Amino acid sequence: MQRNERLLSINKQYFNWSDQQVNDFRRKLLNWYDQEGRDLPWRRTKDPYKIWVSEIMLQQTQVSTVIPYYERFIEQIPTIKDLAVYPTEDLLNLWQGLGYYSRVRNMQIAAQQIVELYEGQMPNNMKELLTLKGIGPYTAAAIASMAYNIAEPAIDGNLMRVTARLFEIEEDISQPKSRKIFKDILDRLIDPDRPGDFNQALMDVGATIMTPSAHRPENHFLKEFDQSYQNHTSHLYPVKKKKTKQLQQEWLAYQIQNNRGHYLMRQHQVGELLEGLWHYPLVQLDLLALNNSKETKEAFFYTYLDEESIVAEEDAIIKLKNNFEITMKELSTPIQHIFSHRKWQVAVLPVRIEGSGQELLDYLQINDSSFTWVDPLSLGDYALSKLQIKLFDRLSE
DNA sequence: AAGCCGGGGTG
DNA sequence: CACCCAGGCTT
Repeated sequence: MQRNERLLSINKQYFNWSDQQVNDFRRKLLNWYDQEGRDLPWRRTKDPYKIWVSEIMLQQTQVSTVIPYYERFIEQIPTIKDLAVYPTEDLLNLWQGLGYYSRVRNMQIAAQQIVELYEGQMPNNMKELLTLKGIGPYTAAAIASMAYNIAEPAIDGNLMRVTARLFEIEEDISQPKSRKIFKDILDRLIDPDRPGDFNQALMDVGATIMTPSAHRPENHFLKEFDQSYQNHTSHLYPVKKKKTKQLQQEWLAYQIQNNRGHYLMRQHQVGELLEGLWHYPLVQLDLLALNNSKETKEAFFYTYLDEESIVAEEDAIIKLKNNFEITMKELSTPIQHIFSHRKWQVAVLPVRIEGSGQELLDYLQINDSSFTWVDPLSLGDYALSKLQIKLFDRLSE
């Protein structure tokens, strides 16, 4: 029993699309790609060598940087056999400025492997591709799908970000073991008729639409398939552990005050920590840093407001419909609050709004009815947590 | 699983 | 400045 529950919680089933939905997705994606896909030099060839060169260059390197290097490299070294015997010093010269120079050294070793073992012909299957120096799971899948039409998803940062948003995947993409989740889904999604185009189409989606900084989804052509778009949670995906590992959680408390000096407060609901107690609206900064960046300051509004309510945003100002403006100041120095099982770092962000704030409350209550305006003089009528009392104390310092 | 490799772009 | 980018190798 216990083990079953554990298995269930681990093997969360993200994929529940019908065959019909899968077919619709493929058709929409590839139609878009045919119309809007980027025209890149290595997309005009099926030569596995050229695709290989482009994929190695594109590792951790942006497309616009790669293009001139790619053109020059292919012109100087047009085949695998040429690469195998090219003077290493000249090789590094062709690579100069691209960085990660072991990439090109490994590529020459692999070219020599190919000449010795495969008569100079690039292997045409995943197993053999993966034996070549410098070719890992991503690059092998890219070559297999693009040059040989093998239905293998090329799972890179783009595909993980797109997939994580489509299915609201909670697994940390920085952990190698999470890869299986993405592969299981993409194995079922990939179009067996056009696997190379499918991979490149998803990469283009990740590079041009569902970009890392697109915290609020545009009205994009895959929105009907995008679970995070439907739920207004795109800014939460992909989940990626911060490099500086924190033993504690970071929160931002929004001290939102209207023109009467009343505070916007929220009663924590069933299932939340500190259930039933009233607090400044709190947002956990899983993915954002506790600093004065625009994204951090706006986190509350993207958590609780529908995107339709937000018509504009500037440095410290968010505008809602009806020209309603919200002005944010600077974060306070965080305070620490220790529970039995976790430590919170909580900073306060003072926010001023125009008027009585009824419009804001109306917007908020579309999604969450637990907000209200509270007169500081009647705070005695509300149950407050120790944390919230500390936050008030900080205010009066 | 974590550290390393490198340069450029972005907010 | 911090973070990101069509990752893979070594330890």
